[in-house]
Amino acid sequence: MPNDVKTLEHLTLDLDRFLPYKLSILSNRASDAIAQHYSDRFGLSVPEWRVIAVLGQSPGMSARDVATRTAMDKVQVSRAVASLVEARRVKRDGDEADGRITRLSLTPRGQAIYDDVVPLALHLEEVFLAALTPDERKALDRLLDKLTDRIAHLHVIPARSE
Amino acid sequence: MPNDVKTLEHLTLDLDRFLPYKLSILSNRASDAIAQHYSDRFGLSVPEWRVIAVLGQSPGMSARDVATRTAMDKVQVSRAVASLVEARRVKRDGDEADGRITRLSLTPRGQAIYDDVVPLALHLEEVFLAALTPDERKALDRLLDKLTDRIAHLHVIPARSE
DNA sequence: GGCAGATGGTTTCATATGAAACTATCTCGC
DNA sequence: GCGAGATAGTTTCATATGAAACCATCTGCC
Repeated sequence: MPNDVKTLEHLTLDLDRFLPYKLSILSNRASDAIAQHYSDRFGLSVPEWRVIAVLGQSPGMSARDVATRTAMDKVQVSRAVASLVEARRVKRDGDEADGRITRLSLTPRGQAIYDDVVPLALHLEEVFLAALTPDERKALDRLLDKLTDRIAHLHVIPARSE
Repeated sequence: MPNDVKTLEHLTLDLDRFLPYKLSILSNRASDAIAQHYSDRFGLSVPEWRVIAVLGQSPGMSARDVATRTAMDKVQVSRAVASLVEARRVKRDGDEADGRITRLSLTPRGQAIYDDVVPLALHLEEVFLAALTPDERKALDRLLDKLTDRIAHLHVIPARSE
């Protein structure tokens, strides 16, 4: 008998070189660092901050628009909006044409938070990106866009390809 | 009076160009696509798969090692390991020198899953990366490493820098 | 008009999560 | 040796999450 301890047949996955894993670690660390700040200052949860960020940029969106835009699910959006409305940071206005929709926008109070968090977010992004030269930043941006497009076009891959 | 509608004073954050946001979207989409597969086939949760992935590469790690390696918290690891042990996919061995530690490794059953999932994971990575040329892949890898290092060295940024 | 889906949004319910408390063991200074 | 932390790991508990059911409105199509 050749060998009773299995030797060469196990393919191994080197996590440190596995792209989805690297992306996940990096992304979580970056998000956590930022979340830390706005949570400390304004008591905003991540979903709440996302809603504010989107509405600050594009007021008048419906909840569904927000969900699509941020890749959150609609339950999460519904709850984040409810709590923001409660805190008078966001207001809802009915849509004239479609009774199911509510148009969301920041109240002055919400806008004040937005105005305060945006420079902070940009500052933190700058701190991260200080590791890269301007050319590298452009390159990174382009590469991430390519990958994002790619994944978007894959939809959900069928369970098994054979 | 000049203008009663505030015009220029609101800085806006363009989410589509905000790196942490882009990373988060991309990372979540990629992870979800992969998670879908191993969840369907083996009923593995994300934390469980991470534990298996790490043990397949480096058997004999302690729970804490696994937690550090994967950026999961120790509660999550503890639970994932408990459920994997329950399913006879992972086994625990006491450490001789240190009674607090247990050494974790894959059972044959766990190894079989690992051997099955690894090619799938590599295949999916390949599908994503098909969007990039070999040079671009290297560049991306290097850029992500730089950022990850950078963030690691920031520790937790003090609440406010002034 | 009016009814069979589709769509926007909320609620319910069962599960996942993580901070904090806890147990057990180890380490170090005396 | 032995008592005061540190460290590994688990359990508790309160909160976050998301799938599925639900309600309301809208959009065809007859």
